[in-house]
Amino acid sequence: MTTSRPPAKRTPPTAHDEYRADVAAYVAAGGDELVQRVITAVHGLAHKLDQWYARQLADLDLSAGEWAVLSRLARSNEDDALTPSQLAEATSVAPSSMTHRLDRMAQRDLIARAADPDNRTRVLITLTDEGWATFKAAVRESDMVESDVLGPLSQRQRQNLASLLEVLIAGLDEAPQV
Amino acid sequence: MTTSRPPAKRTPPTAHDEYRADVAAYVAAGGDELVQRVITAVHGLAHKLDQWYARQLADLDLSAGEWAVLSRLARSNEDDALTPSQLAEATSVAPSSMTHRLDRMAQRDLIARAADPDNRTRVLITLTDEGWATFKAAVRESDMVESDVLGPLSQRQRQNLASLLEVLIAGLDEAPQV
DNA sequence: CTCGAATACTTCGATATCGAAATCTTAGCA
DNA sequence: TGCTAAGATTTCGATATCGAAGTATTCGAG
Repeated sequence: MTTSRPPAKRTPPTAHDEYRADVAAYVAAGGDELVQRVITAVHGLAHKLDQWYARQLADLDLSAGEWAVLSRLARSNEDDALTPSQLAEATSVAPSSMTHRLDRMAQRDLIARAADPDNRTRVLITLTDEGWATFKAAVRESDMVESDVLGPLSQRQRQNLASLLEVLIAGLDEAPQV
Repeated sequence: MTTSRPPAKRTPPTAHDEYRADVAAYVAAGGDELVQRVITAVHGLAHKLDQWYARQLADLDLSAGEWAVLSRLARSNEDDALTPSQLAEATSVAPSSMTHRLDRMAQRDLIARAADPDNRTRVLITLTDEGWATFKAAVRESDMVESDVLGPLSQRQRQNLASLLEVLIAGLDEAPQV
C-alpha cells in the first residue's frame, strides 16, 4: 500500500530486480549495456557481501575499518611491520583517522604500537596474539558466507570467473588511470 | 621481493600484487582458494572503482552517498516517488542520516521534498531538473572509467563475465542468508 | 656542524553518521 | 466516535572521519 494499490507490499524487490532496474537506468542515461551489466553486478555483489560482513564482524565487535586493519597486518606480519601511514593508505582512510582507530584497537589489545628502532619518527604496528586469533575467526566466518554466494557455480565456472576477474585486476595496473 | 631490502622503495606494489597477497593470506587462514580468488577480485575491483568514482564525483561536488540517492531516484522517478525511509534502506544508511543528507541536497536544489497527499506522515522525494542533469553527467563520466576497466576483455568475454555474475546475483535471492 | 626542508604522527575544529527518544499521523478495534 | 498501537520523520547526544595545523625527527646542503 505504499504507493500503488493492488499488492504493492507483497513483493519486496529481489536483488535481481534491483540489479536489472539499475542497469536499465544507467543504459537509459547513456551507458554501454554490457559494461553496465558487468560493473553493476560487481558492485551489487560487493555491497551485499559487505552487509553480511558487517553483521558477522559485529559478533566479534569489529567495524569494517578495524577488519581492514587486521587483514592488512595479517598478510605482512611475517617479517616487516607497517606504519600508521601505510595502514591509512592501504585502507583508504586519512592518517588522522588511523590514529584514533589504532588507539581503540590497542586498547582492546588487538594491535601493538612500537617505536621503530631505526627511525624515531615512525611507529610500527604489529598484530598481537589476540589480533591474530580475531583475524582467523573472521576469515573462517566469512568464508562460509562467501562459499554460499558462489554455491550456484560449478568448480569449472568459478575457475572461469576467477580468470576473467584476474585479467581485469591485472589491467588496473596498466592504466594508472587519469 | 615484496619484503626484502635492496630496492624496497622503488616498487609501489601493483594492484595485482596486492590481490595475490590478500588471497594468499585468506587461504593461509583457512579459506578456500578458488572462493577467495573470486571474492577478493570482486572486492578489489569494486574498491578501485569506488576510488575513481569519488574523484569524478568530487568534480560535481557530490559525495558517494549523495550519488547513491540520485541514482536510486533516477531509476524510479517515472511513476512513483520514494520516501526518506526507502532511500535510507536503499542506500544502507540510517533514516536520521538521510534527513540531513536530503537537507543538503534540497538546499542545492538537487531534490525536492513534497508531502504525500495520501498520507501526511510521509514525505515524497523527487529529482529536480538540476538533479537529473547531475545524474546524467555522472553516468557519462563513470561510463568512461568503467569502459577502460573492461578494456582488456573482448566482447565475448564480457558477455561471459556478465552471465556468470548474474547467476550469482540471482542466487542472492534464493538464500535469504542467515 | 648547523640550518632548513621533508617526513611521520598526532592534535584540533568541523562535519557526517548512528541509535534512541520525541513528535505527529494513520489504522484498527470496540 | 474514541482510544491505542504502529508507522514515518525529525531531533538529540555521542562517536568516527576529515583536512589543516602542530610537533618532533631525520636528511642533505653548505
